[in-house]
Amino acid sequence: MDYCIKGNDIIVSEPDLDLDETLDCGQAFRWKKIPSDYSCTYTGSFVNDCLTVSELKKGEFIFHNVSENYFLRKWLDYFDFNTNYSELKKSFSEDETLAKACKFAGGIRLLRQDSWECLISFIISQNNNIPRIKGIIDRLCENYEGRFPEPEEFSAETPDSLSYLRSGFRAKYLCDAAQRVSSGETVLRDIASMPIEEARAELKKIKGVGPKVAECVLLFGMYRTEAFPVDVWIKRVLSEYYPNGFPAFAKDNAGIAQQYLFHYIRNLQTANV
DNA sequence: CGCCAGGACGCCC
DNA sequence: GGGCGTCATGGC
Repeated sequence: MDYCIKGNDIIVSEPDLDLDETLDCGQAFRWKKIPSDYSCTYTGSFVNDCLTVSELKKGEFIFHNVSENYFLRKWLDYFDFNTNYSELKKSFSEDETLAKACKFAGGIRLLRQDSWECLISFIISQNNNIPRIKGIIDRLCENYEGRFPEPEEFSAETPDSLSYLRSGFRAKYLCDAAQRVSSGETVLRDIASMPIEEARAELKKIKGVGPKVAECVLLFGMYRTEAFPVDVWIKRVLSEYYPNGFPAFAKDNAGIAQQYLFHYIRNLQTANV
């Protein structure tokens, strides 16, 4: 990754980034593609830090109205720019299916998101589809002046007060999560550095957090790249391409590999969801 | 109408 | 321990 400053913007060169593939691939739900003169522009948030980013040309991006200091402190880390995805994909390509998946959508990166926001987002995700998950999170943030609620304020909600979310049976799970985190019963920062099995068990103490959601929180919200969420799509990949198990060589980055596979299998079978 | 979606829970055996 | 019905909501 290279960058330079141009007025109030930061120009980033990174061949291994595609905005559609990274910001709209089911790992984050608060980025919106907006009309613009650029080929592709997204606006969104990380916790409460807003950003608009456009694709200037292939592999070159404008981070709009961001100071260098702020870019280095927040967005460099968020987009995982310190990780070399070319090398990662090269190592994955030892496997035939992974090679195809990396070639199909080589601009996917694993975002380093906030653990609390991920916890809530992926509780909402259970037995749900991506457009509807986005809608629920939109309505949630709208109710908090466009930002994501902190655990403390969210813990004041009840399943009844959350009816405007139309999140169905998940509302009671959200309340339990908010109460556990705000009371300190669950300390996400501590879980992030626990041995993985211990971390899984700790997350699953929260109601509505099972194996799949725990794995998503670990991967997307705690950068535990060995975490491997298995949803209905990845189940199809595993049964179709890996009847003898997922290749062991990719174990430490199985979660990132999973993200390429997830995007690959979904876009083979559905036009656009 | 039925089926499905980045599933988990409660209950049964 | 595994199997199965149920849980809201909305798009197709």
